[in-house]
Amino acid sequence: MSILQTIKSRFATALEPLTDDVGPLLDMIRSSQDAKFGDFQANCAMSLSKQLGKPPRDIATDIVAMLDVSDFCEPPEIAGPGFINLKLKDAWICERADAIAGDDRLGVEPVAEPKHVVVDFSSPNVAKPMHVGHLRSSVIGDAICRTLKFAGHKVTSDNHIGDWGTQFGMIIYGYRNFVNEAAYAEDAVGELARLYKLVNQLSDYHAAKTKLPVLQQKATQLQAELQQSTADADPADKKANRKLKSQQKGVKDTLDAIKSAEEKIAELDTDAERLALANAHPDIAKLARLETSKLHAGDADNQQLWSQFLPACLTALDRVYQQLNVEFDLTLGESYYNPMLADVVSSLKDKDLARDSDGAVCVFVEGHNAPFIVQKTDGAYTYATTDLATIQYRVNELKADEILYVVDKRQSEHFNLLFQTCERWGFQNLKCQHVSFGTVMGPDGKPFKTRSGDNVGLESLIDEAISRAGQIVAENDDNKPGGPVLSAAQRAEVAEIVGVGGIKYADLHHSRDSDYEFQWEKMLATTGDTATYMQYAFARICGIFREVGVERRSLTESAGNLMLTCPEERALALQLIQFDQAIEGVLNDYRPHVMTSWLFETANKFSSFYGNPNCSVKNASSEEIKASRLILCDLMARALKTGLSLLGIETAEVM
RNA sequence: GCCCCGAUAGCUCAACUGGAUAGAGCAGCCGCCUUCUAAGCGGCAGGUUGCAGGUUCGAUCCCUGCUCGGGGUACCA
Repeated sequence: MSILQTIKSRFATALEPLTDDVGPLLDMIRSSQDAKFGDFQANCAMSLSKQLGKPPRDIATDIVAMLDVSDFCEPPEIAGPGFINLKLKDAWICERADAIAGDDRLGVEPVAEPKHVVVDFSSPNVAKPMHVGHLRSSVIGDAICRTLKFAGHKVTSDNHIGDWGTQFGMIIYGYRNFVNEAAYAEDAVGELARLYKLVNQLSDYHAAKTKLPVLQQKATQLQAELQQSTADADPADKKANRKLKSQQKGVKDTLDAIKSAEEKIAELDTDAERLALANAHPDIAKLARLETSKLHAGDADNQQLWSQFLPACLTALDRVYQQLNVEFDLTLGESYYNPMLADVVSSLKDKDLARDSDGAVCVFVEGHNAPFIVQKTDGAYTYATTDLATIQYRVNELKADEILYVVDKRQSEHFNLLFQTCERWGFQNLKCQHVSFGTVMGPDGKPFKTRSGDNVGLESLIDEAISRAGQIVAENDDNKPGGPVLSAAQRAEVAEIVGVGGIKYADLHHSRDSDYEFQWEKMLATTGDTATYMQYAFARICGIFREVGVERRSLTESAGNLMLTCPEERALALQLIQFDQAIEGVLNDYRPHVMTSWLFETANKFSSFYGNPNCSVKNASSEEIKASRLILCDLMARALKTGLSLLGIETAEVM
């Protein structure tokens, strides 16, 4: 039983005479925010006050009188309005720490009722280069999978790739008309990416050409209206003010659209060769769409091209996943579900969930204005249909108990509709959750867009991170007191571990809901609250063992004599025996940043320990204390390594 | 128009879902390498939590109104 559970069970006994429902009160027991208040605090007395009609401090006194924790706590203290503060006995902390000292799971018991969880994450569109926006889903999803597995659940990670969308029509069109055979033979994916970009650019050019006059006219009109409203404006009239604001925004949006269209036109007008291409393919957008429809309808030539392109695209994705050390149990893309879509629609119709509306087949969900469209007017299916088919497959074939979707929060309405439709469709026992995350913003404060050209590519980000880490590794190694200790191969290995770990950590340590601003320096930082800090702490512990001449592994058998001789040791041990709370915190609402915080705090406490000469391991005042500190260090190393590994971040023994 | 979400230190973000004096990291300033890796440690400074009310023992968190910003809103995925 974990420490918190132990404390809660004692409180349950003490609280029972006072109230019928102890559950919510037990949730008010937590570790203290500030060490000076002790180790744990219970805030239940205050909330009972009203219910019992007594002053909270009196209630706290009553609770303490009933509370029996003397076997592992100092006498409880009542403070402030009625907080009950607990301080663990040192001997008890040692006992707990000794108990997990030889344990690779650090005291975390596997869950009593394992579930089968399918985690749907990453899900890039193939044949388009991945950019930093794709990082979040991959990294968060991977961390969740690892943590669920560690906790004892059965996990299936599934990369629901976009391998059936409109981009294939564009590539097919590009391949037929613009392919450079030599380049394709040399680097198929690079050439396909070029073709995608080219077709996109030419389509955008024509679209911009047609849109521009319309936009200009609209802008003139809106500006005139705005001028009129400004002239009429009554500053006291709130409604008018609001209208004015919205008009101003309308003008600004239109002007932005004009600017963007002009840029797209200018891009080609300065490039005679491209311009000629554009003029030779005036209907390129329509024709590319047609290729997609033909593909979906089973056209043999297009299907042949599709199956020729796909493996190359998957290889390109694999390269990135390999660098990121992210693995999938399944990669079932949208195309896999294509044969099931017609049945999904007819099943929805049979159950009276879906009906025709304006020529499309829709499911209407209460509370939502927009319908869930499962088949378009032209007969094509949508991603809504695919998602339903996917759920059906995951429940019927994979026997999933729960599905997690690690997807951008902007799609929350889609998932709302999906989950509600799904429940009415007959999957009442399935638990679905949209594990949403915020948008990665550009330096301009606007989201990275999937279609615009100049996003920071994921591969170049990773390469840059490794190369910068390499410089830092070399610099630090060169400056070591006794001279460099790393071989060239070791330096390269450490650079990769530090570089990739840094990128992942930079993403994971944000609360997943919030948007965050992408900054090169932050992604590549190696000081402060970064993966490097933890990795460095780990390497320093390994250094202690090297220095003292003891194998870490040899300690796992001889554990059992931990002593707390200074405050730093106590703080460290107390932190380490609460690893299970970090795991629980992550899985409670799938928030990996709970783990990053725990790791940072832990490493922080270690660094204080390490930096204090009174806590020296090598020069400990007795052999017993030295042995005790070695046990603590080993526990620390194991905690850091395990915690980081659950985030998909590696460690190095020397750096 | 309707529906969501956000606003916290100069910057980037936390705050265990209503708890004690709102915390970190960067950036800035001051100390610490003949002693286990200075990618570090110790310290200083930095705040009317967007604004105005309300709810209660207690509010960054819940309610109302306002200001600013973002997202979504019938056939893109």
